[in-house]
Amino acid sequence: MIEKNNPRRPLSRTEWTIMQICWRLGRATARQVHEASDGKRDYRTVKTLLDRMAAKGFLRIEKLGRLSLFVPAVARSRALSEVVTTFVDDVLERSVAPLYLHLAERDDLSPEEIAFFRRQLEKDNEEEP
Amino acid sequence: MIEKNNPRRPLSRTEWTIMQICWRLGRATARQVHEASDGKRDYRTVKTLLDRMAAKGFLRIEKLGRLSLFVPAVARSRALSEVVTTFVDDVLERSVAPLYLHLAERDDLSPEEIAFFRRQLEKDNEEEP
DNA sequence: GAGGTATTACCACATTTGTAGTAAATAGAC
DNA sequence: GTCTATTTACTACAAATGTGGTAATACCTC
Repeated sequence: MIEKNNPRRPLSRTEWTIMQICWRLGRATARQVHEASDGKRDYRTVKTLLDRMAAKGFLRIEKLGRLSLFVPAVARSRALSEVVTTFVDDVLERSVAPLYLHLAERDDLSPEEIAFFRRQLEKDNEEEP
Repeated sequence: MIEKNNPRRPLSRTEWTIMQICWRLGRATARQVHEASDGKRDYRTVKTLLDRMAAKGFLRIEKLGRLSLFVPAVARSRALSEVVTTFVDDVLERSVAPLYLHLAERDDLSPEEIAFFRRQLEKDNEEEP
């Protein structure tokens, strides 16, 4: 039922959260991925997601005897860079203000970072009187 | 067939691109939204999307005689701020590095901004030897 | 006021996504 | 070796999404 290697259809939101786990674990069985997850989904749901992600080309399946190990087939940095780009292009229409706004309000950034984003946002406002 | 006002289900990617048009136009008929779009979709597809977006609470329908005007029911800034937050939380797992990487490579930012993001990224690398 | 045109309203259908059931194969435990 | 648990393989199905057909309604022009 899992479709054949349709190259590079994007991951859904749920699949992204699973993919993050895969990158953290590096090489893991479906069971391990399931155990590392938030436990909100059934083991078999996670398994299906993993199979689909493999079909999408984000994971590779390594056989170890009868065991299947899921291992990332794309670098996290590369995948994230792609998804950030399409998000900024499609959803934000290339405008950085919403990002700066978000970042300016985070409480886990350094004072310089926060100050920087505030400054940029002020500049933005000046430009549109 | 369009479901009743299910409050605040998120917009899909396609719906976001339509929503951007709605914000630009401010108040428009389905026909106008369709004409302002990239023309890849049929008029009725756009109409269906608009109706669904209204059902999701992102648009309000104003009747002008027999005409339906679609008008944004949520502020662009607010909606964008929400979608940025869930994107950063769910997809990026709150890590800002992918954002900085993307921003450092944009060619439409000021030299100051680019320099800032490069600096932050270097700091990041130092911390993990 | 009859006929074409635009608009709405309602419906259909394929694909994708999220979530599992069921069955078959395999591995250990006795 | 037989039984039980794990893992895989295949299947099902509802909801969401993307796309557009059909029918009814209202308009406009002759």
